[in-house]
Formats: sequence, C-alpha cells, structure tokens
Amino acid sequence: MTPAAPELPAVVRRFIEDAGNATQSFGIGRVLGQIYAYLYFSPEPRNLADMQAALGISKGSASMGVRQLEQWNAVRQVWVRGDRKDYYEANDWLGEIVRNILRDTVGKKLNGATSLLEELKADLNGAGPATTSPDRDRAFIETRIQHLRDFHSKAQKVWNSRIVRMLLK
Amino acid sequence: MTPAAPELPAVVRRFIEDAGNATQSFGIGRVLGQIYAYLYFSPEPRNLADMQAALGISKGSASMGVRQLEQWNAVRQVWVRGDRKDYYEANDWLGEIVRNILRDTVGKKLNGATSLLEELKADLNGAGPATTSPDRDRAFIETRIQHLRDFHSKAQKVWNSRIVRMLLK
DNA sequence: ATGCACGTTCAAAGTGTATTGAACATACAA
DNA sequence: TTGTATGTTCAATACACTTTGAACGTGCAT
Repeated sequence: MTPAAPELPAVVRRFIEDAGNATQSFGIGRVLGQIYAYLYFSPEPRNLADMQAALGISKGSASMGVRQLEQWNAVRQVWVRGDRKDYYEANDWLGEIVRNILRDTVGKKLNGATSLLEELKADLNGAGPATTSPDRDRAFIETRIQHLRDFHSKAQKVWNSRIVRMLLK
Repeated sequence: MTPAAPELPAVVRRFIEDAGNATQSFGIGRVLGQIYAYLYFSPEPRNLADMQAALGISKGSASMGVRQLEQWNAVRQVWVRGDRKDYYEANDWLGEIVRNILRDTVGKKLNGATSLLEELKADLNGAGPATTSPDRDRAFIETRIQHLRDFHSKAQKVWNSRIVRMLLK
C-alpha cells in the first residue's frame, strides 16, 4: 500500500499552480506544467499514482502527461528496486527543455509553411491565365507571394543558425 | 452602395485559410490571420464591410480584429477620399509584425515570471521554520528555486540582448 | 491458467477561449 | 433635431482543445 502522500509545502503548491497556468497559456496544456513542477520539487522520484493524488488529475492525464514530457526530455523514468511501478524524476536542465519544446512547436510550423508556400507557387502557375481577374491584380499577388517566400527563407535561416542554437543552450 | 466584392482568386482563398489556421495554432485567434492575409493580398485598401463579406465573419470580429492588428502594426488605417468608412491596408514588413507579436506575448510572460519568482522567494522566507517538512526537504526546495531564478535571469538577458533584437529585425 | 497491479487508449464530457450579433455610441447630412 | 451610416461593446453562444474514466492490454506472481 502506498503511504499517504505527504502534504505539499505551500510554496510548492503555489508553484505547481503557476506552472500549470504558464504551460496552459503557452498552448501545451495545464497538466504538463503541473506534473513537471511537481517532479521538479520532489526530492524522490514519483509514480503515476503519486501524481494523481498530489495534483488531483486523472490516471489518463498523468500517463499522457509524462509521456509527452519524456519526449521533450523534461522528465526521465527511473527504476526503484522492489517496486514495479514507473517512477519519474524531473530533468533540471531547463534550457534543454525549452529548446526541445520550441523545436517541436515553432520548428515544425516553419517546415509546414515551406511545403505550403511551394504549393501556392504551383497553384499560381498551374491556374494559367484563365482567371477573370485583371493582369494587374495577378501581378500584385505574385509580387506578394514572392515577398512571402523571401521572408520565409530568411526566417528559416535564422531559425537554423548557429546563433539561435547557442542562445537556446 | 458597395459594389459586390469581386470573387477572390483560389490561391488567395487558400492562403487566407492557411493563415487563419496558423494564427489559430499560435493561440492568437483565427480571424487575425484571415484579416491580415486578406489585406495582404488586396491591391486596394479594404473596409470592415469588405472583410465581413470576403471572410464571412461578423461585424464585431472585423472591428476587434483590425484593432488588434493595428496594435501590432500589422495593418494601418488609410484615408479614401469621398468615403467615410475606415479603410485598412497591410503592413508588408513581416519581420516587424512578428517582432511586435513576440514582444507582446513572450516578453509579457517573462516579466510576469519575474514578479512570481520574487513572491515565491518571499513566501519561502516568510514561512519560517514552522513547516512540518524535514529540513532536508526544505533545503532541496530552496536549491531548486535558486536554480530557477538563475535560469530565469539568464533567459531575460538573452531575450533583451541585442543579438535577439537583431535577429528579429 | 487465473488473478492482480499497473499502464494505455480514446470516445465522451468538460472547460476555456474566440466569435457572434443586438444594443449602443458617434458623427455627419439634411 | 432627426435620420442615416458607420464603428464599438460585451453578454451569450459556439467552438476547439483539454481532461476524464471505463475498457482494454500486458506481464508478473501464484
């Protein structure tokens, strides 16, 4: 039987709350912040049941949450001998975590935009001169799309640049 | 009477749709992307009624949308003589827009975190030794909070650094 | 083999946020 | 002053996204 989860200190409860708000407002869901904060302030590794009890979340949330956090290397699984539950502890290298999250969110979107712009360019050529819109309008649109592609390629260069990688380190 | 809005070219419709998805996924709402894209591809300035017709959004959305976009300098109001409606056109300097949005979203949150961390530190000191938790646990928590503050101050330095400002330019 | 303890899944419920639209404000024209 | 054309506001609604929990999968112990 699991010993009753010790009551968390007020500071920690407070922080868990704020971390949850933060991750929520960044669009990655409230429980991720809560779980990470809980583990971050736990001197010992914790299992899924501990998280459920401490945070008042469901089994499913705990399970999905740690998996997502693992993918970002925000938490790691550790073995506790004599217990076959899964235990986790927080990775305290915050820079790495932020970097991984950004790569996964921003980076993915930049790449998505790449293929999108390619398609648009193709559409534009494919459509031919059969449109009802005057040539002038069409020229304007082409100019803007080109402008967009220039910006996008510059953005990608910056994103992949060594400088940014260093900054995120 | 407003002349019937000319049917938008397929490429433009497509782009408006994607821009809406993009801004939605970035957590700033779908209409912002739609309005901006519409103006970005409009050879002439457009008024709120045009936007409603072209995008199928409500009067309120158009009004609130352009106001938000104005705050980020993504669009500007222009005067069309002989017409007292408000007309808008897109600012095509995308770098500036991205920078303004980031300043408004990320920057604001970093500053919020500052005061939060101060409070936590104060709480920790204020609580005194009257807690039930063992000294060892308490020491652990203090260490982690300090770690957090170090990371936060580093993050702020990076965010405010000239390098980042240049990159966003 | 069976029971048990744990983790995972995903359709359904819940929650927070974006969007609507009717009521209101404003400004100009007649 | 009244009427008309426009922009703004915000409570109500619609929507997308998060979270739940019951059902299922898995592997170990007996």
